[in-house]
Amino acid sequence: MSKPSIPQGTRDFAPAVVRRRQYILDTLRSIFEQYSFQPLETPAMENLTTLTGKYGEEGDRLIFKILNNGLHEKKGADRDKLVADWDKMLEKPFTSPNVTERALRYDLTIPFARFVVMNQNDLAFPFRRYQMQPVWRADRPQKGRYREFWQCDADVVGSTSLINEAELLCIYRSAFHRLGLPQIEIKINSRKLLAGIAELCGTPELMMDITIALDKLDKIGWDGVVKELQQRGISDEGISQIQKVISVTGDNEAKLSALEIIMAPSQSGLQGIEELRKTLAYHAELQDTAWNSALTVDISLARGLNYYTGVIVEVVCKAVKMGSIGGGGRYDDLTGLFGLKGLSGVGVSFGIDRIYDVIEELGLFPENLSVGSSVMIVNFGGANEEYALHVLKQLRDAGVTAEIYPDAAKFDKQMKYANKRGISYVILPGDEEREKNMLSLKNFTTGEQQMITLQEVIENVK
RNA sequence: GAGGCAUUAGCUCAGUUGGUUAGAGCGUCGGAUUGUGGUUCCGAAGGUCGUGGGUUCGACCCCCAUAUGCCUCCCCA
Repeated sequence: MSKPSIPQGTRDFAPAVVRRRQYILDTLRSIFEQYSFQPLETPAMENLTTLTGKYGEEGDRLIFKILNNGLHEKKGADRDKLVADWDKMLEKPFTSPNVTERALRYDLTIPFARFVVMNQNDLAFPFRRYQMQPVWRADRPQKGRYREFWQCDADVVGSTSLINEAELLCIYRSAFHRLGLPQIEIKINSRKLLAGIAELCGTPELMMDITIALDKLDKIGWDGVVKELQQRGISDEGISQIQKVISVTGDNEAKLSALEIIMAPSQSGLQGIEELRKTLAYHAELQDTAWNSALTVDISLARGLNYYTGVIVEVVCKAVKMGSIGGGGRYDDLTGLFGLKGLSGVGVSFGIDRIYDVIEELGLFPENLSVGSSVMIVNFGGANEEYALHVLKQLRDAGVTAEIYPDAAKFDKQMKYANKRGISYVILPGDEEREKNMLSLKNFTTGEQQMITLQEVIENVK
């Protein structure tokens, strides 16, 4: 017999862990609701064609595909096609509906876009939805990287107003404030600004190459970025333009003003700057002064998902060594991919597994999450058991979280169980208590014990 | 998809230049203690040394493959 195990990159969540995860989820849910977003859930699996081509080449590779059922039943021509496609798959990256036509959800944004297109006649636009569900990626697991993890997304589709961007920034800041996370930095940039940079370089078609290289600035430094830019075919002239752009310093407005001068030749670049400026202005109106996270214009922020077209954001917690814990941006034509043109959307995503890891590493989970105030009734068997069951029902009717030890096991064993469970109170309904119609209530924290009535027990325990 | 490190009891880890019977702490179970846990004392159980091959008279140790975890690249939440 082999030891049981779970698939690579997946985890079981023990009760205490689930409670902490729920604490994060509940916090986010209440903020989403406060900002008037509506809940949505979509299937764990999508048609493979819905997902492929939406996340870039790397993304396609990381989609978890589901093998079709009944492959062995294929007969005749169908079988020949299947065998041919199978051989093809063994030779190169290739998928065929003969082999796989479904896949696990890779993110929540594309399924959302798919939902919007399918339900466009019933939805009131602008449509604001939040969604908290697991997603799957066939990535190589490492710190903060799992093959099954949860995303919590809020998106607004059907409005191009930058008020939406500003509100989503507020959701981020409010959430990280409520969760008590220190040293949060929300980086903000615009794809239009990045397109402008590519224009300045005289190579607008290399925008993706430029942004991917720029995105590594933090990690490999300017010299590393130069090397990467050269490899990607950017001219020395272009590189010096890029250097001018990223040398811009100061607060957000100072950066934007300086960029405005550099970007003068690029209409797209200027538009990006204007959008950032407007977003920040709206945000300033809506923000709460208690929020202490930083909101920083960062020209080097790129974001890999290739459907973003406008403002993009990414969240990092500088207190720990961890990848981004959230990201998002505007996508002008996501629903166009499914046949609904002219519907712009913008959204943000929280990576709750990473947020969990950050909170855990910093020891910032509230103490009382797993220590529910609960009551256990000791089982003395016989007539006492009957009495105990009666008491149990009364407690539950009164709204008390309570359980009875189901077996009339040795007293010692029952007490040890209560201790290990972290039970707050133990009730002892024995012969004496039953005859007097009283109960002995033991406070398991202080060790104190008293014989009182059921009514008094309820008052004590609540 | 590429590279590096790791894997020994339920958990955390020792161990041997390849040599008979692989250890500790914690935990578990039993007893002291069949109405008083968390403290104490006594005792016990628990391992094909991740898996599969190979080298060797002999492998937990060396070699190869593979799985899982961690880390780097890539990419991302």
